[in-house]
Amino acid sequence: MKLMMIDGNSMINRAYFGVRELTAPDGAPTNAVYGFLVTLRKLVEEEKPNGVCVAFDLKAPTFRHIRYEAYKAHRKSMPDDLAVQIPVIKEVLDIMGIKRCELEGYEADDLIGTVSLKCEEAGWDCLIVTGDKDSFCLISERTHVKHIRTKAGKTEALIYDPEKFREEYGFEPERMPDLKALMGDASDNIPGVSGVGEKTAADLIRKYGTVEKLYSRLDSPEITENLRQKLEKGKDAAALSLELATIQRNAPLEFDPRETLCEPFAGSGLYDIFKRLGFNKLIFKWKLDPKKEALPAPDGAARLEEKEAISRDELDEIIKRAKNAACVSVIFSEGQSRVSVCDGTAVYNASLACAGAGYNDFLKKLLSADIKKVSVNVKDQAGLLISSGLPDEGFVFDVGLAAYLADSSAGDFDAGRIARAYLGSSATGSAAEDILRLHPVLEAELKNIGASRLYHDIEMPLCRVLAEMEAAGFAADKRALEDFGEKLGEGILKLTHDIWETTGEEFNIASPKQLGEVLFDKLALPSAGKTKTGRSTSADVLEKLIDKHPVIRLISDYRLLTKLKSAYSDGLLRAISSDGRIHTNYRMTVTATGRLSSTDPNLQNIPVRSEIGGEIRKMLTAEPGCVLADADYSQIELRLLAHISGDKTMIKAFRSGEDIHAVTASQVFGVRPEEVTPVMRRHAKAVNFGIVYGISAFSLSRETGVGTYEAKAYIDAYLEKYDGVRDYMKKIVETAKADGYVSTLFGRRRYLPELRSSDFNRRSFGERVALNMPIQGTAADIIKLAMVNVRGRLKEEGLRARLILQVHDELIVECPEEEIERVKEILKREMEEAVSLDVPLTADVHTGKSWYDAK
DNA sequence: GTATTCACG
DNA sequence: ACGTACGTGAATACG
Repeated sequence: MKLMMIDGNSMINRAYFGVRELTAPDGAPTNAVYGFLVTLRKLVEEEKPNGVCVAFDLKAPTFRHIRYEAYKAHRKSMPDDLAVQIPVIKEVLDIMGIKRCELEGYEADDLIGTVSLKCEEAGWDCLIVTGDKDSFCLISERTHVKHIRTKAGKTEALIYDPEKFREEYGFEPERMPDLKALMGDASDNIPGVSGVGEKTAADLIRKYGTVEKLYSRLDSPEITENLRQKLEKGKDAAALSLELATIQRNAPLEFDPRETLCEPFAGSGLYDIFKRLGFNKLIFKWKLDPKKEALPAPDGAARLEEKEAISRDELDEIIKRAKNAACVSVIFSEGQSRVSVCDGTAVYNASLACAGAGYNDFLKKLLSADIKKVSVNVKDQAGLLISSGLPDEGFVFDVGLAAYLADSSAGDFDAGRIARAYLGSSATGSAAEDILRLHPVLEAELKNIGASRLYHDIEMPLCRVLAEMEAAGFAADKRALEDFGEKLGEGILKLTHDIWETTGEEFNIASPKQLGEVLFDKLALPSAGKTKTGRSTSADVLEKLIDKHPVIRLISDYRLLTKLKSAYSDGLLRAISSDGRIHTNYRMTVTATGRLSSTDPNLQNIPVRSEIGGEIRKMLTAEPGCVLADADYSQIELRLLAHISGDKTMIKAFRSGEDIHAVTASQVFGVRPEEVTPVMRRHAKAVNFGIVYGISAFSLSRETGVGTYEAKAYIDAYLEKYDGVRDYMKKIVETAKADGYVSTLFGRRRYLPELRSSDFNRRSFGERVALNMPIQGTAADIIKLAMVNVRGRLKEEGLRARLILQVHDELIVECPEEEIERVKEILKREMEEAVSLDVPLTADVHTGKSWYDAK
């Protein structure tokens, strides 16, 4: 068992300076609260302790009074707002159930010393987290110290165990107070021996062991006369300093490590206090839910009666009513331990707490296919139900998903906002009731915009497919990720020193501001591009400077390696669950085009373009006995451009199965296909991509490196040859301006108010989007349909194969080795035949033991 | 909190 | 004459 003991005051101090000014909605400062909480969570995730405890200093000292006087003096300079914030931190800790230690007359260090000793006696390990070195003397086999510090403007953490300590100091951790007794510590008002610094002091402790032994051997010939005089003069100060530097480990503290066990980040009151403090990002990141208490109905809106069902008869009555109703709304809260059901005559609440044993049985009946249910966020509900072994049948409508189809740019899609948007003043504020009433309204809206089929045949069935994919996860090779991260760490360290040496300055390379100063001021390299706040140091700027100074390449490498380590090696390791797999979270209502997005972790941006980055894919694997099948659509967006625009030349090229970029090159450059050079093909490829994004000569010239004049010539030649595309580009923008929106082939809609803007840039943006969204969005529709069909086929045929990942035009299935041939056929067929277009769709399937191998 | 940078399709 | 490709998420810096 492991306790994480946090030196509260030192960490709060760090947080105070580490976070930018932050204020709660009521104006109170919150930067330290925020920074401390973020750090605390990070620490818990990194160290995975069984228990957590935070030590605080309290006033009224007696024992180590001299040191305390200094401490108070130090505290006088403490900003007032920190005094306001510390009680808030304590309040949050209490809500989270995290143990606090504080005791009149004792400093945090004494409490940490006491607690760590009690831990050791109880057979626990103790990890002390602190920003100062005071507690280093507590280091032992069982007690380690995680020291957080700032180096060259960068925060880093280092764990000290006895071996690490000896390596750095050359003596035992218990001798730390002896060291301080000699060298002193200005910040703690420990005088030390005047004239003896860290080097001399450490040297003496290494040679003589303790202050006492040193003074008993002052006549040793190894001590110079000068030093001997200093030591004699400072003898009293040394004795006093030793006492001051010694941490007490017997504070009268009631403490049992078992009291520190807790689930720190899910406390039900956290939502409320975070809302009060304005920590909306934290609410989102920590996935905190409000207590589902009914809000008062807005004036004038009559609300249905709410009934709490407790007895079995009452629960059965709800089931009976639900079966009779055409549709009921079902809203879970507190996981699934509470549920509200509305049939249009009343809102029935049931909970595990009140209904007891009958509750589970009730849920099983409620979740069967013969009760048609309307809800919100069906994908996540299905996921929860699957994980607790309950059925997830009969969900026919998700109001959030419907509102998203109706207008994907509306923002968030929680029940409250949708009710206000679609029910207006007749919204009651009761989620169960409002959702039931939203159903027909949104159903009509979907029908009205022609998205009913998209909704019922693709989006709704996809909820369960995604829930299963999230639950399945992707197996990860933990060891390999750790080793890779370590290797990257070594590379980063070396590059850091090389960069510092080359530039003659120790600075934080990760800071664009500091880097800019070094590159553009110190080394006087030409700046090539601005950002809102200063000079850009982005990859393409560095690219231009590559021949100007040897440090540029080092910086690019540094960027690559730090990115790989922090975002992928460390990031993915953190995301590995107890089952050894990584479970991403798909979000269905985020993008403006209809694509999915992936978070916590994002598995849709795993490196592939750089050689070293691609290594990460070797660590995402199939479980033993299984293989991966990876299928990706070839050129789906260009094929859709051909189909949607109806361009004859492009359709012909795709039908004949030719290399589209080569064909484009031949068209644009007016040469015979066999005369197309690799450079021409590369440029043609850039044009093809550019067209889909709504091209401009300037951007194309940047992408290809040719002049804007030449880039314009490429585009003109392209539109000349592919005149169907040119007509389409013109038409789609006109239609979009007239209608105010664009749609995909399946009826997904995106409104484009930008098109009416008087701002040229905004309007231009709208025009590019008008062109791009139908293409990107239709591709999204198609792969979603393919996913539903693939999943259906795999189930129908009784295969154990399961979809585990989608990356926009790519699907990954994990399956037992013996199923692989069948799975390949299914994937290829269901993807290629999801829709029938004027051009064929092709999907390439590869297999392998890892994602890298299956590409 | 915003800005910058960079990973993917 | 504008200012510069579409769609994402995550890590880090910032004082």
